[in-house]
Amino acid sequence: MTRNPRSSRPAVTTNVVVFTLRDDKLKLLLVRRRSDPYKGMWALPGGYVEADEDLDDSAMRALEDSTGVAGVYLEQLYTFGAPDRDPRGRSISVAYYALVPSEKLQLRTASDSEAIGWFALDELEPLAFDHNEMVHVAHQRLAAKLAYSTIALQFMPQKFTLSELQKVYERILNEKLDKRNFRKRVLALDQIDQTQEVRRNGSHRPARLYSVRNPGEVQIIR
Amino acid sequence: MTRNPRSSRPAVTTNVVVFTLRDDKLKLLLVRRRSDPYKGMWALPGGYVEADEDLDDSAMRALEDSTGVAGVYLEQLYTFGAPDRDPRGRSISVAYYALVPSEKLQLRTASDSEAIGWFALDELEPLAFDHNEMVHVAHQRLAAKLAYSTIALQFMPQKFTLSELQKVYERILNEKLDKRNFRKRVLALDQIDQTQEVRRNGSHRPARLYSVRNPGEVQIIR
DNA sequence: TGAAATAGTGTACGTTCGACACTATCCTTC
DNA sequence: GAAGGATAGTGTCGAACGTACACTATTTCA
Repeated sequence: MTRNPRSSRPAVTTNVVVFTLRDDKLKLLLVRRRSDPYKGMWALPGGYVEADEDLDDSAMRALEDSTGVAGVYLEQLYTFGAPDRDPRGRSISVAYYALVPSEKLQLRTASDSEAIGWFALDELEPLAFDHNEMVHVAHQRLAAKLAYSTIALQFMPQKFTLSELQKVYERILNEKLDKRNFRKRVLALDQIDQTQEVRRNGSHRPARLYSVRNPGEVQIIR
Repeated sequence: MTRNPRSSRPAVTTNVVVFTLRDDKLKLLLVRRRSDPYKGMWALPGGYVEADEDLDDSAMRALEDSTGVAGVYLEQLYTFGAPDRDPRGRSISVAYYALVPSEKLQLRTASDSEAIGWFALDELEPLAFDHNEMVHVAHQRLAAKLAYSTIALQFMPQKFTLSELQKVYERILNEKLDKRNFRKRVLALDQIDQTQEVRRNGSHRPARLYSVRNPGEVQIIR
């Protein structure tokens, strides 16, 4: 492992697949590219890793720059490094994914005169670079984690109903779940607490509000 | 995502945590460093990513250079990029892990005059760089995958006994398993076939030999 | 006050998981 | 050639868990 003159010095970037649940759909954050390559196309937020910056910090910075939110769940996903993934030259991207509660959403749109927005996962157009693949891998990982962790709770605001939580599962897994079984299961996790409040939301019975017992923590279960 | 002058151009390397089962222990492959930094210490095999080389190919090359084996299971693990992880300067390492059947073991020792060897996972000394951490993460990932995939079969030679397979699980999970329940479970996977042969191996009843139905494939189960 | 809409609740069955002990076969030794 | 030592191989039962399934409760609005 000596310095090899034939080895390249690739550009190293991070990209973040930012998920949220909005308008009853699983959506992700995209920014429009203002310069070539792929000028005008939508892409995942991201950027170059600074000289003295940890990879996690770089991803977090990309996330905060585009969403304005901090302290959300962020996890390294996979590293993409096909030699031709960037037409400008060799580039490695360490991909992350993040889960943002729908309440925290305050896009820093136009502040840096960049077009930015939320897009439904199931209506995605072709993205810049290999970003479609990143999105695909992130979605797979997220769906898998639902089965053996409490990661879905990272989507929830401080107070939420069980129906809302069920919708999170259904939108990620892309299938309907049984209401009674679902409630049994999530309550058995022992990670959400009933509050004394209810939410009145339309001409029907109000729903009890719950809160996450350990916000910020994701537990591995079973 | 324009080229940022303040961004660094880190060296990009791959490292591979090569697992095998040998002498009844879970072991991994280490090479002794011949130059600074960490000269004389043991480290994971690895090397710089070549200018036109895919990350997977780079890891595979590091693996083949050190073990001489090809066509083994190799999976990207995690990317390590702490700014100070290499005292020579900024460096990113994309870590992989590989599983090698004990039969294929033919170390290319001394051919490039490099010290190389197998070390028991539970008696590891401090390694160069952040390689202890890589080993730890790889072991965790491997243990987790036992529960929901057929990855353990990648350790097995063409013909093997169920007791040998059980030992693989026990050494990775670090716990004894019940023989009857284990056999029920792995046979229910429907991924290994009984052969007509037995292996005589000491002064006791010979063990039936089995073979992997789809070698090279790792199935996700349940 | 009735209709529409979502919230909330329990049971029964099938499957899976885990604990548990004895017989079979081969080799070695006396 | 009999006995002892060593590993291979085999089945049952109870508990826990997952899954299918339908009706009542509460609110708003017409």
